[in-house]
Amino acid sequence: MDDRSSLEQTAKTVTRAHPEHAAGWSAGGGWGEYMRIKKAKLDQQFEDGDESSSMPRLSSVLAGVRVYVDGYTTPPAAELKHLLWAHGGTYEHYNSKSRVTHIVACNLPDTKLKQLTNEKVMRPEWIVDSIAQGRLLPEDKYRLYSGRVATQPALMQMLPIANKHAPHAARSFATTTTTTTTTALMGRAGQAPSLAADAQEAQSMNVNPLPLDQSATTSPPETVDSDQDSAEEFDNDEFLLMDDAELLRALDQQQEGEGAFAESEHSIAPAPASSSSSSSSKNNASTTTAGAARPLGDRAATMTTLGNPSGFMSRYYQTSRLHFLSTWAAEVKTLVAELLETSAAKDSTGDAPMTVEQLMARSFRDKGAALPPIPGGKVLAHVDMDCFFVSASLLSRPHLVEQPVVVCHSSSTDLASTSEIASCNYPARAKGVRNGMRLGDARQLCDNITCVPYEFEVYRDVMITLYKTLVSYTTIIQAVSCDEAYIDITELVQREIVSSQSELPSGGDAQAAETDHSQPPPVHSASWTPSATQIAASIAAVVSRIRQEIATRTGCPVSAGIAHNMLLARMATKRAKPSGQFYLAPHKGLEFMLTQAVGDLPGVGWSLARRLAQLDIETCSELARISKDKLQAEFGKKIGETLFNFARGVDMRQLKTHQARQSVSVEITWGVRFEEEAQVRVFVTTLSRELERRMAVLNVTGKSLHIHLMVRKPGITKVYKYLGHGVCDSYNRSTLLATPTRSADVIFHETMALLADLKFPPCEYRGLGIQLTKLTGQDPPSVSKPQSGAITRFFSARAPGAAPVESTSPAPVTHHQPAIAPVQHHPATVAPLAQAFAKTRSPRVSAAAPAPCDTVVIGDDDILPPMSQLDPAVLEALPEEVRLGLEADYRRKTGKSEVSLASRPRSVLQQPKSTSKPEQVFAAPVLPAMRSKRRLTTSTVDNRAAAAAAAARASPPPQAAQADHVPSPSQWDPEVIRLLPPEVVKEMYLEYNALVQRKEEASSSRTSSTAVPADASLHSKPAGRASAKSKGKGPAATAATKRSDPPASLTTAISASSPVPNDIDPTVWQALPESIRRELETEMRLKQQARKSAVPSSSSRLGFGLPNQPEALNNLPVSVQPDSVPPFCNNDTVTTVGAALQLWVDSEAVPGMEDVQVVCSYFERLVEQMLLDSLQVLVGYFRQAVTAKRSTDWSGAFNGIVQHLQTAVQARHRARLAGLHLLVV
DNA sequence: ATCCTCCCCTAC
DNA sequence: TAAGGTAGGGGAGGAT
Ligand SMILES: Nc1ccn([C@H]2C[C@H](O)[C@@H](COP(=O)(O)OP(=O)(O)OP(=O)(O)O)O2)c(=O)n1
Ligand SMILES: [Mg+2]
Ligand SMILES: [Mg+2]
Repeated sequence: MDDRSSLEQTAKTVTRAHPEHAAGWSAGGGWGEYMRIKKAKLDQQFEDGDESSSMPRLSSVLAGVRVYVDGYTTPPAAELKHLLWAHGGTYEHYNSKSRVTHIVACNLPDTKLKQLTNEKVMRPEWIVDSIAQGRLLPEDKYRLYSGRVATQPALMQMLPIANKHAPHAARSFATTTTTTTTTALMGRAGQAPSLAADAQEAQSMNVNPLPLDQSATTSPPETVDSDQDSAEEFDNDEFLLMDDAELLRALDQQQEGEGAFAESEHSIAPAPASSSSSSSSKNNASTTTAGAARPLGDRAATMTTLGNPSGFMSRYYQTSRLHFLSTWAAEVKTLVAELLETSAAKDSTGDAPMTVEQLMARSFRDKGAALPPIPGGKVLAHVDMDCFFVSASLLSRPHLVEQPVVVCHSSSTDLASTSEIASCNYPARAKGVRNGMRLGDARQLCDNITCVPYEFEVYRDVMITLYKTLVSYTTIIQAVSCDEAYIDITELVQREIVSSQSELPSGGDAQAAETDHSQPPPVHSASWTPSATQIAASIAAVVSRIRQEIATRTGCPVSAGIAHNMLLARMATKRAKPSGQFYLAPHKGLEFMLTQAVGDLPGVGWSLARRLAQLDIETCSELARISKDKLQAEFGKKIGETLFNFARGVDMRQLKTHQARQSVSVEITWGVRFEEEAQVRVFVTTLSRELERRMAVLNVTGKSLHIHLMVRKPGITKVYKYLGHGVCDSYNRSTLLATPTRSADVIFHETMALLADLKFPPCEYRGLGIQLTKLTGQDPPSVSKPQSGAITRFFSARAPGAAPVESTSPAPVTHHQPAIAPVQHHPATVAPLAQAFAKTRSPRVSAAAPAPCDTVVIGDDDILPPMSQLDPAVLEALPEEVRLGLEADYRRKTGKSEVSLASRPRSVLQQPKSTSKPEQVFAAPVLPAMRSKRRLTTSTVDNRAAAAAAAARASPPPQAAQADHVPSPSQWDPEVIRLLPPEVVKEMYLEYNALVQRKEEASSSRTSSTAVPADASLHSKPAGRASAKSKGKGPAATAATKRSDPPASLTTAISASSPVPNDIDPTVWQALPESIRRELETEMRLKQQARKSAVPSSSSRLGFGLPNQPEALNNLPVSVQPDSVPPFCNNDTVTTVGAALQLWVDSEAVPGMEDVQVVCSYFERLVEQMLLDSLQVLVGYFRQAVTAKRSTDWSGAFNGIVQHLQTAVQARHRARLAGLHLLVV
C-alpha cells in the first residue's frame, strides 16, 4: 500500500546531528579516562554480592593473587570473581597498579595491551587451571599473547555442585567456561554455515569473465547507489557454464583444496556485461536483465549475490543477527528438550508408568514434607535479559552503561542510515529509541547514541550461562529465545515457603515445629495454606536468587515477570524491566491487563494492532468490551478467542518444554540481486546445500518442499534499506516429493523447477527461501544419541556443523559434505562443558517431592513436575486412597467448586486476513498485474519497513492498578490424563462427580452467607467457603481467571450434572480408550439420571440457589468449549442459563431474596470478567420473562438488579452498558 | 466436519 | 552504506 511506501521514506531531516563518535568501535578509546571512575552499574551491582555469606572458601590456591579483569572474558569477570573468592584470591574492581598483581583478559586491543607492558596479563585459564590442579601454576604458560593458547582445562567436574533446592545452602559457582579457546570468532559463535567454502571458491576463481547480457527491464532500475557506472565483474563465471551436476561437483572440489578465506575483497577486474547464459535453455529469452540489476555500483554489487553468488550466503550468515537469533533459539530449545529426556530417563528407572497412587506415595515418602498449596495455581516466571545484545556488548565497555547505546552494524551518524538497531539500552529507550529501528531514525531521537558492534560469540556465551543457570533450578523450562525463557518455579516457591516457615521459630527447626502447632507440621503439611504475603515474599526470594545468579554469572542484568499464567508473567516482565522483577498476584491480573495497550499483547503485531485500531480498539480495556462473538467474526475463531481471553488476563497455555520440529528452512532476502538465471543457480545451490547440511545435523528428511520468492514490485525503485528487498510481491510454491529427502541435489532441482514456474526474470528477484516440511526421521525425543546431542553440541567449543576456525580468518572453513553424503555426526566426544552441565544440572524438580497431588506429566516425557495448576476441585476428585488425607485440606481452601477440564491450548495470536482473499497464482504471467493486486494489501508491502516505522512510535508506559478480582487457572491437563492409567482416570472422574455432589449438598447452607456486596465490584465469591478471611484465599482458591465465576449454586449444579462429554476436555476424552469412554459415559449418565429422579427439580432442593432449579441448569455443560472459555460465555451456555432464568421467573410467584442475590452476584461476575455481551443477553432474557410476568414484585426485583449492575459497570469500567434499562413498573 | 494447501503474521 | 532469518500459529477456502 501507499502508506507503506511513505513509511519507507520516513527519513526526516532533523538537523541536529551532533555526531557522537562511536567509542565502541575503537574498542578501547578513552580507556584511560574511566580508569578511576567507578565501574558502572553492573559491577556495582555485583560487587557487593555477598560471597562472604553465601560462598564457602574452598582453598587458598590463589592466595596473594590480586586480579583485575579487563574486558570480556570467559568465564566472565563475575565468575572469576567468585572463583577468586573461593580460592583465596582477591578480585580488584579497579586497575590499581599498587594493588593489582595480575590482569586477566582474553582479548585486549593492541592499544590497550601497549599500556600494560609492565603488568602481568594473564589468560583466565590460569585461574581456572590453577584451581583445578590445586596449586598456583606457572605464569609463563598462561600469559596473554604469549603465543600458546591453552586448551580447555578439565576442571568443571571438580567444582562443587550447586544445590538450588536448599534455599539457604551455601553454594559455589561452577565455572561457566564455555569455550575451549580464546580464538573464538564468528565461525563458532553460531551455526556458521559450513558452506564457507563456497565463498572461497568464488573468491579464488578468477577465470574467464563471461560477458553478461544486458538488456532492458520492465521497470525503472533501482537507484540505490550513486554510481551507476560500470558493469559488474563476475568471478564465478565458470560456474555459469556448467550444468547442474558439474556445478555441484565443481563446488565440492573447490572447497577441498580451499585455503583460508582471503579477506582481500575481489581482486577481480571489472568486465563488461553482456550476453546471456548458455546453460539454461529454457528462458534465455526472458532473462534479460541488466537494467534493473546493473545500477548497483561496483561497490554495492560486491555486497550482493551478484558480487559473489556462491560465497554470498556464508558471509551473510556470519553477519545476520536474525540468523543467529533463529539458530540459537532452535539450539536452546533442543537443549531443553534433551535435558528433559535425559532426566526423565534417569528418573523413571525403566518402570512402567506410575499410577497416581504411586506418585502420591512417592511424593510423601520423599523428604516427608508435603509442600503447601498455592492458591493462584502454578507459579510461572518469564525471565528475559535486559537489552541483551547491548548488555553483552558492554561487558567489555562498562563505562558506557549509562550512555545511550545501540548494537548496530553501522556507526554512521548519517540520519538516513538504514542500519537496523538490534538492541538499544535503557538510556536510549528513554529517548524513544527502540529495537529494530533504523539507526538514522534513532539518531533523530537521540543525538548522542553510541554504536557498539555485534559480538555474537559473547552473546552465545551469555546465552549458555543463562540456560545453564536456569536449568540448574528447574527442568520445567520453555525456551523462547537466546535471552528469554519461561520457567515453572512452583515447587521452588513452595520449598521456599516451607523453609521460611521453619525458620521463623528461632531455634532448632525440628523442635520448634514440634511445639508450635501453627507452623506446618513437617509431615502432614499441606493442611495449611500460606498467606498471600507469604507467597509473594517467597516468590520474591526465589526469583531474586535466580536473577542474582544469572546476573552474577553473565555480568548482564536480567528481569523477570512472575504470575500464574504465561501471559501475565510475560506482561509482568515489561513492568519489571530494567533489572527488576514483578509479581502479578492473582487478584491483580485483570486490572493490570485492562491498562495495557492491545499492541503490547503477545501475538498482536503491527497488522493486528492496526486492524484493531480501525475498530477503535487500542487498549485491553476497550478490547475487553467487545464480545467474543464479535472478535471471532472479525478475526477468526482462535484469534478472536485469544484476544478475548488475553484482554482480561486469561491464558490457558501450558508451558511447553518440548515441541517437535515441523520444518527446516533457509532464506535470504537481503542483497539478492541477479542478472541472469545462471547466477540464480549458483545461489540456489548454496542454499540447497545449506539446507541439506542443517537437515543432516537434525537427522531429518522432508517430503514437502516450499519455496518463497520475493520479487521486486513493478514500479518500485527505492528500497527501504540498503540492498534490502524493498517493496515486493511474494510468491510461494510447493511440491510434494515422492519420498522424503534432504538431498541438496533434489532440493536444487525442485527449487529451480518451482522458480521456473513463476517465470520472473532473475533480475527481479529480491529474496529466496526454501523450506522442507512434513519431516520424518526426527530424533524421537526418546533414546538415540545421548551423547552427540544438543547438550554436547551446546557446550562444545565448536558446533558439529560449524567449521574449524582458522584463528584469524573471518570466514570459517568447512569440511563440506558432498551433496549426497550427510554431514557426519560428531563423535561422542563429550565436551567438558557438557559434562559440567550434566553435573551442574540440578535434581529434577519432580524427583524432589512435589506438592501433594502436584504430580503431573508434561508433554510426552516421563517428567513429573508439580501440578499446581490443577484445580483443587479436581484434586479432590482423586481416589480416596490417593489423597492421603489431603482432601480436607484442599476442601478447606476451596471456595471453588467449578472445574474446568480445559484443553491445552492454543498459542499466540496470529493475524488472519479478512480482506482480499488470496487466489491461487499458478499460471502466472510474466509480470502479473492481477496477481499483485490481490497481494497488494499484504505481501506487496514492505512489512518490515512498516513495522520499523511503527517501532519508532513510542508508547506510554503502563501503570499499575488495583483490583480484587482473582483469576486462578483451573485446568486439568489432558497430557496428564493421557498418561495416567485409564482406570485411574475413570476413577478420578467418578470421584470428582461424587465429590461435587457432596459439596453441592453441603454448601447449600453456607452460600446464603454470600451477600451481594454493595459496591458490586470484585471479590464477591459466593461459592463455597465464604468464610475465608476477608481476602486472600477465598477468592484465590475459587474459579479461575479464565472462567467467569457464577454463583455456587449454578456452578455446582452444572458441574455435578454435566454429561461426560461436555464435562471432559475433548482431548482428554479422546485420549481415553474407547472402552473406558463408553463405560464412563454410561456411568455418568446413570448417575445423572439417578440424581435427577431422586431429586426432582423442585425448588426446595437447592435452597441456596434458585429455588426452582430449572431442569435446564442441571444439564448445563460446565463449558462446552474445551478451552478457557468461562462457563456461560458461549452461546450455548448463555442460552441455557437464560432458559433457567426464565424458568425461575415463570415458576415463582414472587422472587426469593436469596435467589435474587445469587442471580445478582452472578451478573456481577460477568461484569467483573468483562463478559458484558453475555450479560446483555441474559438480562434480555430476564427482562423478557419478567415483563411477561406482569408482577410488580418481579419488576422491582429486576430493576433492583439492573440498577445495581449499571452501577457496577460504571464503577468498574467507566462505561454504561447498553440494554440495561429499567422496566416500567 | 475435517483435512490440506497456500498464504500471512508474529516473535526473538 | 549493510548484512530484512526462521519456526510456528492460524485463517480462508477448496477437496474429501
Ligand atoms: N528486532 C529485534 C529484536 C531483538 N533482537 C535481538 C537483540 C536483542 O537484544 C535480543 C533479545 O530481544 P528482546 O526482545 O529480549 O530485547 P532486548 O533484550 O534487547 O531488550 P529487553 O528485553 O530489555 O526489552 O534479540 C534483534 O536483533 N532485533
Ligand atoms: Mg531481552
Ligand atoms: Mg527476549
